[in-house]
Amino acid sequence: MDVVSPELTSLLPDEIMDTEAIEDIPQSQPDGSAVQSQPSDDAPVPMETDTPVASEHLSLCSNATSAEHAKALAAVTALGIGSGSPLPISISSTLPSLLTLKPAMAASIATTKTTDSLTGTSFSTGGLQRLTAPFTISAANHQIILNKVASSQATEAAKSAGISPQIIKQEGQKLLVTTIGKSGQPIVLQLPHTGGKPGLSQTFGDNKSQAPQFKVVTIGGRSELKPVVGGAGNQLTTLQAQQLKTVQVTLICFVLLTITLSEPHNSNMQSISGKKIAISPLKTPSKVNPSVTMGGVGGSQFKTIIPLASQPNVQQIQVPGSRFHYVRLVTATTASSSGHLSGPSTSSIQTAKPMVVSTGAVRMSVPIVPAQTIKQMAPKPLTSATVVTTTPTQQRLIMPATPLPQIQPNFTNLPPGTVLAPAPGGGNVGYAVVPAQYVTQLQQTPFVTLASSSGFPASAGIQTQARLPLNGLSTSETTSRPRKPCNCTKSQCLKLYCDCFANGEFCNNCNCNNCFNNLEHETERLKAIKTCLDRNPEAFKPKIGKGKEGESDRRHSKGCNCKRSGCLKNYCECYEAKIMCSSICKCIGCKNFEESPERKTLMHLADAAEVRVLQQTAAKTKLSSQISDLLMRTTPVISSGGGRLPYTFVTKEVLEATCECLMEQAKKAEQAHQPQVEAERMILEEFGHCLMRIISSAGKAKADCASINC
DNA sequence: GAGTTTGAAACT
DNA sequence: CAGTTTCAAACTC
Repeated sequence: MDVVSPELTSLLPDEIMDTEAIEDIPQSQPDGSAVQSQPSDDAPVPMETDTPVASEHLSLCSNATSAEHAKALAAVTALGIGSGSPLPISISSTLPSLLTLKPAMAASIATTKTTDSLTGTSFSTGGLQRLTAPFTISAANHQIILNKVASSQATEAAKSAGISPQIIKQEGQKLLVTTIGKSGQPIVLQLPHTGGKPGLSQTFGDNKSQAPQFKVVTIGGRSELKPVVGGAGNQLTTLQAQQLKTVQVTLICFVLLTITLSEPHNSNMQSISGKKIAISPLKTPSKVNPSVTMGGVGGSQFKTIIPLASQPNVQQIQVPGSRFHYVRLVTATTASSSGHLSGPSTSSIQTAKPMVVSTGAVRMSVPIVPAQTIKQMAPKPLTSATVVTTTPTQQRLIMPATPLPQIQPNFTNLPPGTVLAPAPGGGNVGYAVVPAQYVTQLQQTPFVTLASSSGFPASAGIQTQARLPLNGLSTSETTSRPRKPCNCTKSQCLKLYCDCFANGEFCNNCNCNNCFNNLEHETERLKAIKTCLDRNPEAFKPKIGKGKEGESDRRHSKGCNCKRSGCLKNYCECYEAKIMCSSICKCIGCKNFEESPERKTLMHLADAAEVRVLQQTAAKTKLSSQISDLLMRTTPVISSGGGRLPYTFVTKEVLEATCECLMEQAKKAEQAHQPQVEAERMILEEFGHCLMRIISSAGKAKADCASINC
């Protein structure tokens, strides 16, 4: 099965699995329109209110009879997943040959929509609601044509429903998708042939036949496909369920393609790699699929999911309150969802232009980039934007329903930033515990190219980015500051001595010897992790966390045990973390407490030094800048006049900068309590330096000028 | 850069 | 749980 087992779900860290905060996400926009397909060039960058494309409430209405609808609805209801929420978007299939779904299938699709909220997707499962048909899907010549052709009727219907018209209509054997794109150029997506019998209904009805296969956009979400068994009389075989999976994926693909390809401009997104869809950090509608929901740990916080464009099985998740990046393994599950996009869509996809679709509360940016381009893209630091990139060609899983073989640690205590990746050749039951940072590493290594050649072309994982406070540190601190390389020699980097290992990272650019903290030694690494967890279940949890209730300050979870350092050196973990020792510390001779004069002095000196450095740097930078600017302005004079004296360069700006340097020097002397004589000496010395710089610059300018004239 | 110091982790 | 050893980072020269 490719669903996340409840057991594993419950074992996942709360930070990941927590979906409480996202429950009250509005199902539609206040005005009732769920899909705002009208492009908005000057719309704000998707951060606050955006939700992923899939958050569009989707209902796929087949041409089934009312009775069948009722059955389907009953089936959905029986699954207990129907929320009864409105379905702002509906795909009313006027194309029986393609989308005539049996009730159970319809129900399954609806179910799938619900669970496809992995990426914050909010496909409603409120049952199959009969809506107008903003989407009209038609089978046609194994192609989907995405263009701007509008169906007036559908358009009107959509408008009346507050939904922008997006129509997939029948036209021979093509799927004509009327989009909101501006290009006006039809985008044809080639659908696989079905043995000369276009349409899916036949396929659906035939368990032995292969479901049509498409390139599938899954929004990085796991597709929790629950076979509808016993629900309202709907019985599905496993094979049927598999086919339904294909169907649902296919249909999602249609919708997403329609949406994501329809806006070839407006690239507000921070581009990381591959295709991206902005996902709102704020809200996602339900907790049916917490793994990708962008809800957060409380209030405005949200998770960041960064599936690799080149590593389609990995999603990187930033969890507020944690300085670690969680990475969730998602596995391609639907073999039948392979296929190929072809035709004009190919060129469209290679335009590398971000596509943004505003869909009510949803704003998506999907830069369509060729796979090769994706591979070449270097990872970029996280920014404030929330970016979600979808992998259009595969479904994703969080974890397999089957337990980990042999080693099955408590997932809650796995090293922070751990991904359970399928082991090579291991299908869905073998795993590699991969540090989140390895996602980045993978992107920088030839590994990444494997993904695009692994049968999942042009992946575009879902990526979200957000500036989050992580464990008291700003995101910029946590993301921009590279971990120091370790120097382990004897531990094989498989002990907590190794900072890399202790932080759940692979060694990268380290100076270690005999390192086993890498993917090549995954077995040993797993074993080591298990050993550590056996010894201390909290081994991989952050040591610095909040104190007792009511205490706002961070504190060490265990406390230090210093004896000789006075807790005022970096030997002390408390001091190193820039926190004071607490009552749980067992240190001797501690000087790292609030009123400690030693600590105050130390802090004061450190602050003063930092300020001095900053000021001096600023002053010198300014001086250099002024001189350079002056040189630029005086060069013509020099070149024409045959040379100028250095004092010519002493303009007002240079004078001011020089004075700042001198003042800084004076402050420095004062803070060091230097005698007046010494202070004067320091100032004069600095003045001399300034003069030398001016003279040097003047001379250099003259020389440069002379060389230019030559 | 080599050697020393230090305290956390690992071990007994 | 306490004492000891191992280890790698922090620090000093």
